[in-house]
Amino acid sequence: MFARVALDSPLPQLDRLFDYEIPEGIEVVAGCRVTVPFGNSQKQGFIAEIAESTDWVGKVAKLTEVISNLPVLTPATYALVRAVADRQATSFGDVVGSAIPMRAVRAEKAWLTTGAADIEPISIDLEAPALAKLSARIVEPRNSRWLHELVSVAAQQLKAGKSAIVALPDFRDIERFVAKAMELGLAEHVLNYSQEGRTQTYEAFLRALSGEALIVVGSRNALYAPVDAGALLIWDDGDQSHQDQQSPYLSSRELALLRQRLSDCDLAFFSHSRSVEVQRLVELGYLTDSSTDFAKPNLSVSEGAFRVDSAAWLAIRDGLKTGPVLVQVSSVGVAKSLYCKACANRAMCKACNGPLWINPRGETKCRWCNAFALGATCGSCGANEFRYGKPGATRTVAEFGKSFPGVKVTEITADQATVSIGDKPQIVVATPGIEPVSTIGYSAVVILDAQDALARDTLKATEDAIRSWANAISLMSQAGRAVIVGVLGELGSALALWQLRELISAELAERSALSFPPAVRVLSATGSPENIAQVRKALSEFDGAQVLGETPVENGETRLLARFSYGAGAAITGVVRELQLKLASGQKRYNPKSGRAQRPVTFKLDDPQVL
DNA sequence: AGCACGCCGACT
DNA sequence: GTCGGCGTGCTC
Repeated sequence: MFARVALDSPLPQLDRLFDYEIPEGIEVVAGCRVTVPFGNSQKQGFIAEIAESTDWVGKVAKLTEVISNLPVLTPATYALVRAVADRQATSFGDVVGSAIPMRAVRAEKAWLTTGAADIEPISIDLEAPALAKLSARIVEPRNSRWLHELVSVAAQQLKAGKSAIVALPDFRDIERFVAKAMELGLAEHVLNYSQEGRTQTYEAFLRALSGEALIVVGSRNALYAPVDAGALLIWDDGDQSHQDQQSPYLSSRELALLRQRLSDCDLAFFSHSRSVEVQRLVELGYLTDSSTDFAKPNLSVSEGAFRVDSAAWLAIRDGLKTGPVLVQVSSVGVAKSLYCKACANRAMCKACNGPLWINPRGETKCRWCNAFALGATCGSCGANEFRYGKPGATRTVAEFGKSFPGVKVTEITADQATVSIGDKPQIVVATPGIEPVSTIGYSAVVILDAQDALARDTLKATEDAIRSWANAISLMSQAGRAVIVGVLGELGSALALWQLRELISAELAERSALSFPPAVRVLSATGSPENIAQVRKALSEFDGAQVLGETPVENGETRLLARFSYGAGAAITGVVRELQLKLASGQKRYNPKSGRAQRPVTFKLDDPQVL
């Protein structure tokens, strides 16, 4: 008998199956982890399939060792990892680590002796929204409503004897989801797939592998969980945290779309707002809009003659009569920027010419290199006195302390993980994404600095701003009142009417007109100018891609950007793969930070950061 | 990744 | 004549 082995190596040259003979008297199953002789060394891999014969005409070596007989690479996982590698133009070995965690020997032995626990089937009846098989749903922005919807939709799968995977953007949301599921009596059926530490990560993986029907909840990687998933549920797919920062650079949304296509399960995107990518799929008819009508939140939008205008001030004052008030600001610290008192130029760092700001501790620092700027002088006129630019959260807190004497004002920072606050009147100042939840819901939500959020120099500025506002407003109690300060014109009136789909649809139309993502896909390639020249040449010979340009990046390297249509995706990954093979035996390249060896050219597909 | 094979310049 | 430079290609 022969084992066809997929090697656990990220090298594109080794991204195929190698045949090995299974020694007499050894019992192995497809999917288990093995060690094999490779060249002059030993490598680890997974048995992708077991065959009676081999096509290989050269000499066939024998498996060195079966590391464990546990079939950790299920056929479904193998197909998914393969599909991800193909889509992102990387190798099986590069992706498999996301799907199968590092083995923890003791955890595995313990699990093999105890086996899976006996869990009673659930009999809990939760009312869940009706969804199409492939759907997109905008959730009413009401305190904890979204959690209730997600848990109840996931629980439907348990009743059908299937599992559900719920992908959430950050750990606070995962904690909240688990708490909600426990509150609804589902504690025994929830598997937190986002564990700290190797042992616990592997234990969660093993439980998923056991075949038990579970609600698997976690971040992006939970979407690889080896369960029989009847539904994949993605919360707020537009959140940055759903985007992988490392190879294979795939977002939860694309990962879920791939898995759905392979396993034909249900797939639903839930959010308070909507990403342009999901809107595109809705407009194509691929996803069904399963949103239902709800009363629009009590919201007013003002142009903002002052940073805290009268509408905002009144909302805070009235809100404090009944409960806590949330104020969302665009940046942390005392001052976002500094300007010279004499010549009004922006104060810059002497070392790297980055902008100076004043951090939450009141220290003047450089935003880019984080150097202290003690005794800074103006680069233009030499004066040494500066005035503050836009206030950050710290100064906002100080100002509210003066305007609302006797009221508790709390600043929430990213490092102090405040998940929840009580129901007592107080002002909570936070930047987007880290707002704590109030047990009763905020009685007012005030969004400041809206124009700054819209003016960010990225393609996603408008979309991100709308998303962060919708998420903040969702923390409000049903009787609460929201104010957004600093939005003009059509955007303002559409927001006030909570016409989020219309806004995002317009945003999508704008991007389509300019041929920007998600209307097209993009490829970026980073490496030495010589290698990038080769990439450019290969892409020009292939007419499915259009090179947009080349920009210098760190270490004398350049980054090339090209766009292509969705239809050309498979052909593009073919071209990239060929290039990688060609460049693999070239000059060595090292990561300047870690000193580790890198591939000669880094290819990224659909990386949102390059735009 | 390693490692062998192989074809060109400077050395006892 | 050989030693060794690292470009190219292979590993079941």
